[in-house]
This record gives sequence, structure tokens and C-alpha cells, in this order.
Amino acid sequence: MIASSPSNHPLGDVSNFTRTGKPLDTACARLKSAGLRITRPRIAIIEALIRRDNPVSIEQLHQDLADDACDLVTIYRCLAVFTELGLVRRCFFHNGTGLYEINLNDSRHHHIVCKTCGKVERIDASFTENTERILCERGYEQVTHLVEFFGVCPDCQKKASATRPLSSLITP
Amino acid sequence: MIASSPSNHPLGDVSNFTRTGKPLDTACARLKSAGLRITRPRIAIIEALIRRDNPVSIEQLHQDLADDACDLVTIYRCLAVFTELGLVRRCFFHNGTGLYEINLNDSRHHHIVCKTCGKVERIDASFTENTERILCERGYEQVTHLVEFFGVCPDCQKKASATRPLSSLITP
DNA sequence: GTGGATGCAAAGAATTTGCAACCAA
DNA sequence: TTGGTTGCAAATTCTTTGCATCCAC
Repeated sequence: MIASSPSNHPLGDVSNFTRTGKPLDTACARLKSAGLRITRPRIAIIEALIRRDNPVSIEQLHQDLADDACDLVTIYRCLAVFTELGLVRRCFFHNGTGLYEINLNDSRHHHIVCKTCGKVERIDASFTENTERILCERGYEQVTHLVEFFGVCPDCQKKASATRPLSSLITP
Repeated sequence: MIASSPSNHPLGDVSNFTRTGKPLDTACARLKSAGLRITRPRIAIIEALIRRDNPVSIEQLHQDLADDACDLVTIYRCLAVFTELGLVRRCFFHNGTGLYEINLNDSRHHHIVCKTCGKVERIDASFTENTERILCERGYEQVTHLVEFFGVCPDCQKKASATRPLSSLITP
């Protein structure tokens, strides 16, 4: 969608930046429609997220990028913006440091994280008990899971605008 | 169980330290059977966790304790030990900072966190989709949830002792 | 041209480490 | 008595903020 006519876009044919041109275009369109600018660092970050297509740490992301592609601070800022936009989803299963995952089509999936090596795989089943069984069949051992819910409680709905939202609380 | 005869225990009747003597005894027994020492700071921390009976931040826990009860560093160290032991469970739904919850009887429950005020309530339903409906009936809005699974993957089982576990990965 | 975005440096917050003193067993 | 624990201070790591410069629109 974006840069359908390459010479029009200041960064040229955006699809050249990645082997998978389509997802990048989708991401750029989301940025554009939110009134955000499409910059070289942002493209680099989105590309890296698309290539991984799995939750990554900010540190890992920084290593993935070319040395001069983007400052670490910019990664922090962009991921904050992308998360706000819903273009990126933040994951919480790691040691408290954020892991970020590209989220182009709001696919509701879960993850299985190896307790030993930390490897992350995607799983699509939606019921937890059933999923644990499936995972055992797949050869995983010591399977546990984590479930948390988020919502706005009745009290806060009453107070509505009186209280300012907890900015520090990042939810799915 | 512990300190059934008060004068035997160096800290006296342990149940005096809290209004709910029983849970504290259980916790102390777990410490003892793991070969860990029952100290004044540890008792204070466990008491505070029991009083809360809900996930708390380290900062909050530090405020809950009497001024000279325990150093902040000691709280960090104790919670790490308690988590390792399974006496405490670490929660991840906050902004990346750890929240800790006492876990005396391995009760498998989930939480509902208010997106606005951060209030945490316990919920016992086990299936997620069903639970979202229940929460809506309870008056919550904008309900979402987070599910992650943990286990040891087949690869790691083969390598077994060859690889050392990811110490940074704290799982339920 | 203009305002949003970036890079650099520096501040701030969260967490860990080193080490001597302490105290539960 | 002895080794696990603690407190204090300082080091690290992680994340945010300020501000001048830059560049997408």
C-alpha cells in the first residue's frame, strides 16, 4: 500500500528493506494512518521484529540491527510508540525485562517458553488445560502456565476521568 | 509445628509475630526443611506477604515493614530465595517490575488487574474464555487476558545436564 | 518551513555484588 | 563455634529525560 510507486516515497521502495515486503507495508500503513512518520530507524526496527517473528528483548533487537541503524534509546522510544499503537505487543514471561513481538493481524496466540534454554514457540490452542496436554504430547516436560486478566474495574469506571490511568501498567 | 514449645525457638513463639500464626508456621517449616535459617527479617517479610495475601511489589513490601525490620537488599535476597523454594510466586503482569505473592498451598489461581488503578483481585475460574465472560458480568470492562506456558522442550531434555538452566527465567 | 523524531549525554530507577559484622543452629 | 544471613556502600543494569540537531511531510 505504502510506496506502491517507489519513487514517491522518500526512502524509496520500502519493500526493498526486507525479504517480506508485505508485512512491512502493513506496518507502515498503520504508522501512517496514526499520523506517525516513517523513518529509517523505525523501518529497521520493524524489519528486525518481522524477521524474528517471535518475542525479542530490546537488547537482542539492538544487536540485530546494523551498528549505525538506530540508537538504543530510539529503540526504547519506538517500541513504546508501537506498543501504544498496537503494532507491537509486549510479553511478560521473561525475567521482568520486556520482550516485544510484532503484531500485524492481532492474532491471539500464546507461547511456550523452554524453562532451560528460553526458546519461544508459538501455540494456537486457546484453552489452557487442553493445551498443557497437547504440549506434553509434543514432548515438553514440567509444563506450567501463567494466566492473568486485565480490565477496568467497576470502581474506576465510576471515578472515570477523576483518576488518571496507571501509565506504568502495560497490558495486552 | 515450628515453635510449638515457644521457649525452644531462638525467636520465641513465632506465632506472636502475626495475627495468623498458622500460615507463618507453615512457611517456617518450609524454610527449615530446606535447610534455611529462620531469621527476624525473613519472618517480617513472610508476615507482610501473608498480611497482603495478594501480589505486592518489593517497594510496597519495604514500606509495609517497620523501619528497622529489614534492609531493602535483604528483601531482594529473601524473595529470590523464597521464589526458588516455591514459598513465594513471582507475578509478571505489572510493568516489568516483579510482584510477589505468598504461595503456601500451591493454589492455582489467576488474577484480575484493573487497568486504571492497578488493583488486584483473585479469581478461581480456570478457563479463560469463560472467565472473561464472568468478569464482564462482575462489571469489568475492556477485559483482556494473558496466557503463557512454560516447560522443558524436548531438545533440552536430550542435552539434559549438558546445558545449565536459564537462571534468569523465573516461571510459575 | 515545521514539528515530530533522533542521537547523544546524563539522570534516574531497579537490581546486584562485595565484604565485614552478625547471629541462628 | 561456624557458616548462612544481613546491612551498608557501591557497582551494574535497565530505562527515561533533556536538549540540540535532523529530516519526513
